[in-house]
Amino acid sequence: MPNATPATAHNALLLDQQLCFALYSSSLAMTKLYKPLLEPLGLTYPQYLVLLVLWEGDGCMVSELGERLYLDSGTLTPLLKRMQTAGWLQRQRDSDDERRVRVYLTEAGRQLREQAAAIPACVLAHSQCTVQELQALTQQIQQLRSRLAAPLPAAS
Amino acid sequence: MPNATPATAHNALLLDQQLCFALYSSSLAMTKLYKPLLEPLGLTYPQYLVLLVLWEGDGCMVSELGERLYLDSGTLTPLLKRMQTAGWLQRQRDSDDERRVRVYLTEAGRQLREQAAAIPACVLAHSQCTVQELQALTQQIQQLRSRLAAPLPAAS
DNA sequence: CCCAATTAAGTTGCACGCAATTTAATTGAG
DNA sequence: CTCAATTAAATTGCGTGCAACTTAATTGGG
Repeated sequence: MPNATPATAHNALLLDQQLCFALYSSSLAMTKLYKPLLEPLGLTYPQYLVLLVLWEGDGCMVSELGERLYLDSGTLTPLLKRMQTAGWLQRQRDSDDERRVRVYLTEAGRQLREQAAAIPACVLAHSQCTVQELQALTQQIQQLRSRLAAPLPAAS
Repeated sequence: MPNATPATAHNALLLDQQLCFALYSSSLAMTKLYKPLLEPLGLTYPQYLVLLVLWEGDGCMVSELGERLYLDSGTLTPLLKRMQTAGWLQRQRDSDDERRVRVYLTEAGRQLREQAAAIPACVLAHSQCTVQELQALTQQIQQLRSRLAAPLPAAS
């Protein structure tokens, strides 16, 4: 039995009251839920996110992918290389500006979309929520994200 | 300009409608918010989570820490070794059952708590929410986590 | 008592995330 | 036009997460 919490415990530091931990552990749980759904497609979860962006429109720069996914080139470059090796996409230097690398889906990458189409319904089923409830929660979490990412407003 | 989405786009696959991505990106944003708050203490974010558990009561087994944090020994063992090297905790084999390793805070680890006490208020300020709003959101996300982690109920 | 099964940590290998740095291309002030 | 500053990716190094496996200790059926 672990040693008991002293009476001086500061409530704000209790693990199960922390929003940060709820987010962190739920995000990991979500990734674990996706794993068996993505394994048959040969995708990891971050690779799936890249495809979600590319399926909306490919030919974007690495930095645009990064803005969309909140990831930097240090994460994306090796991830995109692995996806290119797997045959889902092509990376091409932009001839107008050789610093840029544009990312294009291959036919195989485009066709993965149909297999992925069944995934959202699986997640919905697991959540035991209505579509409306999930949308509302998604929006709340998006709003939180935008506030967390912003600098603290100056106390005018 | 990236290629446009075809009219056949399946709405459920749009990145910004995905709860999974909202969770994922918000969790990363939260970690980035904590980073400058934890850096002065010499802690990473997962290390801080371990301390939250230990501050509630130390002497627990590695597996108990893992149940609490939803992490396995493959993650915790090296992380705890680094924290021991840093001087925050001690790992000791349980003499009653030599398979078990119990984790104890050092005096330095116990004292970190006072410096950490200021952190929740910083996060609250960034969230621009009331305590009540944050509690409600935390509970919703915890409920989602429990559902995601559970196997799909059999369709009786 | 014995040994097969179980259990708790630890190890290995791989894919992220991200800070810090490097490389290469482009821009723009003078 | 020139070169310092800027920009876009890529690289390096480190700390997670986690699957798969190994090691060592304990348990329990016969």
